[in-house]
Amino acid sequence: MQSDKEVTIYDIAAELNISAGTVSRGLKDHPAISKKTKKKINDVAMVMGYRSNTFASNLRSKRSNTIGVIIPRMNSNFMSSVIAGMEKVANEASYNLIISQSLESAQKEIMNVKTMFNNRVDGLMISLAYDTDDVSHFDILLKKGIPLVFFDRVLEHPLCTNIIIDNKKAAYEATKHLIEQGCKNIIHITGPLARNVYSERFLGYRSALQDFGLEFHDANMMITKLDEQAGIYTAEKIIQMNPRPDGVFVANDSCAVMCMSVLKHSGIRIPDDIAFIGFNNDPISRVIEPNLSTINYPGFEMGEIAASKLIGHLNKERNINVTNSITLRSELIVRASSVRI
Amino acid sequence: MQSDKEVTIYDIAAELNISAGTVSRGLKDHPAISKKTKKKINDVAMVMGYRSNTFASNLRSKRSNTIGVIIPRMNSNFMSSVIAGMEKVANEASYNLIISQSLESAQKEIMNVKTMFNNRVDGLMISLAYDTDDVSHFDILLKKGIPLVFFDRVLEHPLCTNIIIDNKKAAYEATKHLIEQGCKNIIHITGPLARNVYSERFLGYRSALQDFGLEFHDANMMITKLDEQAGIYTAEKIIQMNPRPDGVFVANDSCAVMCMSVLKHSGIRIPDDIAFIGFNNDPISRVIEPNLSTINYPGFEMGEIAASKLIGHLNKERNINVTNSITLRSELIVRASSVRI
DNA sequence: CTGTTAGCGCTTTCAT
DNA sequence: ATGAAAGCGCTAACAG
Repeated sequence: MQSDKEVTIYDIAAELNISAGTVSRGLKDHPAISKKTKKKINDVAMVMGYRSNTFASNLRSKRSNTIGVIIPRMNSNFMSSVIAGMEKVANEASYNLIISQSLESAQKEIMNVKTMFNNRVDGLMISLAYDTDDVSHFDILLKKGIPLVFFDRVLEHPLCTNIIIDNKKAAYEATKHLIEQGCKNIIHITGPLARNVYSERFLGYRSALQDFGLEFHDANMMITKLDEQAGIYTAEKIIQMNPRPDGVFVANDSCAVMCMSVLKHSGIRIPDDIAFIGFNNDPISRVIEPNLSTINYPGFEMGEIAASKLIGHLNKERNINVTNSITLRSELIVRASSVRI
Repeated sequence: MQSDKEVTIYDIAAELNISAGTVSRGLKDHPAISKKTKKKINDVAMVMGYRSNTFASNLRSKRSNTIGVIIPRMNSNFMSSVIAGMEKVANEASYNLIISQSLESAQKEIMNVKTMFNNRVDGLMISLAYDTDDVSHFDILLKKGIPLVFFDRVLEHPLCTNIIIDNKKAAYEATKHLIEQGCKNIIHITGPLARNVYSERFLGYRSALQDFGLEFHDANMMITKLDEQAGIYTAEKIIQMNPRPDGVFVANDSCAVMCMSVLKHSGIRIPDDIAFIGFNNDPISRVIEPNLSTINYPGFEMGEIAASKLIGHLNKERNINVTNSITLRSELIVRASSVRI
């Protein structure tokens, strides 16, 4: 069990009879070092089994080369796509990603931010938890000029960039589609309206109803956690409703699918009795029978763009804070669950 | 935009007229510091907005307090459960987790290991990619006494601990169940046999066939990537088979579900024509109609145990390497997709 | 193009 | 129970 001492730049320097500074520069491909010396340095480093000490490097340079990501939960295809997109861009720019989950709790989100701060991330990307209501926990970062990018569940903040889709428009189209299929009594199952994604979708839904001469009733809104439990619960509610709705627009696919499932078991026919449309284009939407109409949400692209925007900030001076939002395109996908004509 | 200088232990020491060493100890709750001094230190630290510099700390102490995790893909309920379990245990022991995906590629896995090594993780937990065939890339870690724990997709290694389930037994029971339901011609859809999970499941499947007097044919095995594509592809194969199988045991739920879906659309009745059983107890197994029988796989628990085992190693001397494997219990879950009697 | 130098902020042994 | 002192390995300003 050989416990070989760590090789340092000094060992390399000694081996080559040059200075540690030169070795440091050579390893980083600094322009002011001759090709010849660089090659010698890298060769010797390789032979000696050198690995750079990030701690020393970070300590000295005051940068961690790490980007933090805080998401509500890593449980959907959408989120893993987002992360994959971020990882791609971050790796190409040789940043590391550290990911943590708020589990939809503001409390945990605050803890996560603190941890990220203490880990000295160079920047942070975040999608807010359900019940985050103030955002003062980000101040410690902003005060130090650490850039923040919000994606999906965002917040208008004078110092931050947002990456979003047009949720209102997408919801409008979804609702309009149901109306065009003959639905007259459409309910909307969604999440906490404090989050932009849900409030915007609500606005789109309501606006479509109005534009097509349908009335909106408060009783046709169901605010839930949008998880599987909620799918079951809302299905039971729907069964008890009188009159029953003939169309349901759900703000995410996994909840929609559970809801459909329960309704089917109780003998309700989809789409004939009730038409359904979800949101996110999760693979599960193509498993449920009939396949679920939905809104395609470009997760991977969102991840890529969030990361490249953040890295853009990082490469300019601190405190530059170009505060524009970027809106990606989403798209209605029509499947059997909503086709009645 | 105030750009306040970072507060260091020296600032706290100066404020209190004590030494930096005492501050360092006080902050870490060292036993040899009086309660009174500790309180003063912590109060002042709080007021001054001190945050410890992990780089300096790690540099000095030569530990990162970070555990690496390499998984094939973060796309299943099983994997997110594993990670959640790990996170819980790691956080409680105040370790950080850094997670990366091999995307089923040995190449990428090797890169990931290098990154982890350069990030100086204190330990590593890993589930192997499909095509990892030698494991010399772990030697750099082992040579330095950095402990390794394999979970799920493991490898017999004299220096490492494995956390697994009894895949052979689980597969045996799954197959036996199909046989008991009257299936006479059962095929098995699985992943690369180089991975223990698939080779063991194969052995269980074959052994059950033998025990119940059914013949095993090579042609009844389909080795795939077990992704959604594979589900579609194998369904098409099954449709062309003559005679058709009357039972299918698939080594994961998401592939099983896609396969069922395609078969259903081509008019094959499940379970009457073909009975199905999957593996993992993914939520999707309760969405497909008929609900998919499966094997419950304790992901969260696996994560917890892997992490606590690793942290156990970390807290003892390096190079202790207790090489026992831990086998968790899995469980057959019977649903409509396999019930024919 | 390369060398010298002075720390980055913390931990820890050895004293006292 | 506390202090003093010596670096951990690296970077970057400055000098040549």
